Amino acid sequence: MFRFPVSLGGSRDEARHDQITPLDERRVVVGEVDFFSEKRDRVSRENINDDDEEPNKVHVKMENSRAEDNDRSRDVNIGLNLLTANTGSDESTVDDGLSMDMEDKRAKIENAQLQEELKKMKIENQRLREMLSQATNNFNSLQMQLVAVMRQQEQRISSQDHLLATEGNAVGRKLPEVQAMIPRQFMDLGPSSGAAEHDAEVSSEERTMVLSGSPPSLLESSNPRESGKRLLGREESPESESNAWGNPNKVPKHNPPSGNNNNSNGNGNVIDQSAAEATMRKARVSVRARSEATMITDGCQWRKYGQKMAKGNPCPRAYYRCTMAGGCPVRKQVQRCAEDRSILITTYEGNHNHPLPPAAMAMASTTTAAASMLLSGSMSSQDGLMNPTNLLARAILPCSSSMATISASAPFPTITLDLTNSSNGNTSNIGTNNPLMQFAQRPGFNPAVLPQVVGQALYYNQQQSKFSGLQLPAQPLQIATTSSMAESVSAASAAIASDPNFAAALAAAITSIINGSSHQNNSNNNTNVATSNGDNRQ
DNA sequence: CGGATTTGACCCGCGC
DNA sequence: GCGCGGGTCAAATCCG
Repeated sequence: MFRFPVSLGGSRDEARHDQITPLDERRVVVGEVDFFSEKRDRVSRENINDDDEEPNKVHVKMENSRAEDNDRSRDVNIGLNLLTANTGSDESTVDDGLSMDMEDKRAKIENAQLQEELKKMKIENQRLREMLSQATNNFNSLQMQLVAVMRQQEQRISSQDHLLATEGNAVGRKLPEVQAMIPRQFMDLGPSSGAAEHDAEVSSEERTMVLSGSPPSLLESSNPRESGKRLLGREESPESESNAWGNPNKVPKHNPPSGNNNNSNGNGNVIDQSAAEATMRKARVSVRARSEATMITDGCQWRKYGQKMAKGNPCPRAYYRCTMAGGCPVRKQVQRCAEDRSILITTYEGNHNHPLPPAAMAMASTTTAAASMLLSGSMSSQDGLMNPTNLLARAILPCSSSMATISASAPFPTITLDLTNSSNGNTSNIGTNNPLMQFAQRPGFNPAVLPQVVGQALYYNQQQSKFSGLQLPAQPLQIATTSSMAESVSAASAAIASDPNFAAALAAAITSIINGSSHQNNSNNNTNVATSNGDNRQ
């Protein structure tokens, strides 16, 4: 799945500026690690319309640019004052003999007119914001539909490739079976109801890509099977079921793990689509970071809804739910590592169904990108890495091969971002060879910033892999090695976002993706991926 | 007083 | 069928 945080972020920022940013700022909790403090600072500096943190700039800028913003009232008022003062002073210097009453009247009339205009503008602004909100919602919905279509397309392609590779041309009659089997693997990844059957067909090892030398996450190492059995039932609130993200969670109920039902019914596409969304919902991103704080600040609002003692870990696991929008399906678990209490493990699950503040976009992009990557990683090992979205997995390898652990093993595909730079023996040379770790070891580096960097990287690479046919101002991820990865990735994202033809190019890319040009992967491999396919597979 | 947190109870899937 | 463990619910409690 790909999202368009850059372009979206720009439009969203204007609309929700005065709504979300204050919330976001207000929710900074003492003791939390602010993962995106630097990001926020940078964004505020880069975004010329982001004026909350620099009020002095606001007035100058807003007088020059008639941007539609909620700060308009403040700026317009200032402009009024200036205009009124100027008008009076100018005329007083020219016509000292004019009566002050006339000047006052004129000024008042102008003032009244401007205030009237201001009111109209406010109303218009409100209307535009509502329209933007609606458009955003529509976009999210369409996005999910697009993802589902892409999933179907990829499954079809890969299943055909699989057939050709394994069965040869002479056994074409088995095509329906093979085609049916692979999507089922895919579907079973998320729903626990099919996990047992799924394991019978494809072993967990076959479906696991360990792309890292770092130790598996706690979630994986302690209880991979139990990291999340429940996918259904009460887990989803009625609100979430009503939104675009809720339905996937019902898939297993419509998709019982009973033999070939999935293959034989005529609604295979519908199920595939739902399964894709379900798996997307269940794909997890686990972030390991050293922190004494109880929770990381990732730009979102979270409400704790539970706490449990997990087996094998003396530290309780806390469950949080995103409260930035009603019915948002995103949840996260926070737990300290049993081996090292200083390591905080935060596991994100699901995708937001609402606009996000800039500070939250990075992590959301990470989860989204990881979800997409893990979806393709959930394919059989034979075609998994040939899958378009797995280019992402391989693309991040040069930077994160020692930090990112990608596991598509049952029940949930999980990507673990290890930001602890732990001295477990495997990371002895990370600092010299790994750009991310180089970044992490820079003086003054806040380890909590890294998730956003990885998120951007994931996101950026995903776009590159997906949009290989585009003539975007794309730069290889390796540019990050030169100075600051965060800056480079942000610059690349900004470059993409600033492209006025981005929307058109995006539409063309989506069209090409939907048309299923699988061969484009090959042409893209050499540009984005520095490591060979097999080197990082274990 | 409203929202957030705590915490015991409960549900569900899975393994035996 | 039963027990275990993860995950969620919801009443009680806390807090600003």
